[in-house]
Amino acid sequence: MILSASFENLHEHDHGDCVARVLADMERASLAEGLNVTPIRRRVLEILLESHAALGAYEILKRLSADGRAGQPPIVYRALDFLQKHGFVHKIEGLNAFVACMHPSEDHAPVFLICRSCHVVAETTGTGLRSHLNDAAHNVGFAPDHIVIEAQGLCSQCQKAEA
Amino acid sequence: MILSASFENLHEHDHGDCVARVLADMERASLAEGLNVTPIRRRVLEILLESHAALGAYEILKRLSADGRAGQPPIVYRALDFLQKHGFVHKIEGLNAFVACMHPSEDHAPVFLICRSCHVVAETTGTGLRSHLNDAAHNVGFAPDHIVIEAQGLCSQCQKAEA
DNA sequence: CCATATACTGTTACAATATAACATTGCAAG
DNA sequence: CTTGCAATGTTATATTGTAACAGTATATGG
Repeated sequence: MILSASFENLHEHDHGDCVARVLADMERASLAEGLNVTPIRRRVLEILLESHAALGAYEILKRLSADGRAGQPPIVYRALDFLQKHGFVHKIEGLNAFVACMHPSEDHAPVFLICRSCHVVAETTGTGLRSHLNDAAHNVGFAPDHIVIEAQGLCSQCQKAEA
Repeated sequence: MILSASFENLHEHDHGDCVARVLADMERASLAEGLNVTPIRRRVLEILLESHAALGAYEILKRLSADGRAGQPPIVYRALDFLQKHGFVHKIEGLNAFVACMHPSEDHAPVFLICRSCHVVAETTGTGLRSHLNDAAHNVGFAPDHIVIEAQGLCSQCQKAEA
């Protein structure tokens, strides 16, 4: 398997570009598939895109409030449900937190590398890994419909920082 | 990769034997490694072994109370911490629930198959899968220290039942 | 134009999961 | 015998997530 994402990219890339690109992807999908991208939904995705870290639902809620949209938890959970259902957001099960999908337009099978120190999440396309697991599961008669693959550890930057 | 566990085994095996075997494994380990296996810790493992399903901490607490050991959440979480630390219990991140390890004495790299319908969890040794991910992560400079691989879906029994 | 169906948002209240902090017990080593 | 340590007991609270119902806006057919 080749993991495509690198943490260097995430630490150093042009962030404004990447936020704009993914938001544009969503607009495109909303036209093509008739999705209803409302201000709240767009803003929640934008908040997640503003960092590459996973954010808890209540942290997202705080940031919504900070720009005048005070509200209660269901606001956020509903937006997250929508975004997850349409592949714009993934839940990181190991953190009970959420992260924006970095390549929503591709059909993908995400594998997450989660840094304990800087909390950046790299989303990679682990297609081989997943199909392998999927096949092996079917061989014992099990039919997976949702596969979670997450690795927590230290990214290269934070390994240097610790040394 | 070969997944070793099958759901048929879990539905049909001699359950008393399997509970006794794993508890005996723990006693052995406690002698060999100087672990302090207290009544609460033993009982929590036993409760998890009584089903092959993942149980929430509060469900475990309820069952402890049912046999006279009423108590508060920290009781259970502390026992679970101990059992996880020593490899007798795994947390299923996708369910916020816990399951007894089925082969604690082996050094292993668990992959979980979780049935949505009967809630049985099959723990398999996905060593190849994990080392593959581990290698790929190191190739991009990421050093994993904890890897979660979980597949939710339907076991063969429940697939038949749905049809 | 109106009725009403639908999707989204707002709000209250609460359920479920988890932990911090401190008190108590019991045993073991000096 | 007292001091230290690990485990347990207890209170309180933090964090994460949902159920249920009310309001709003938009569209759509009659």
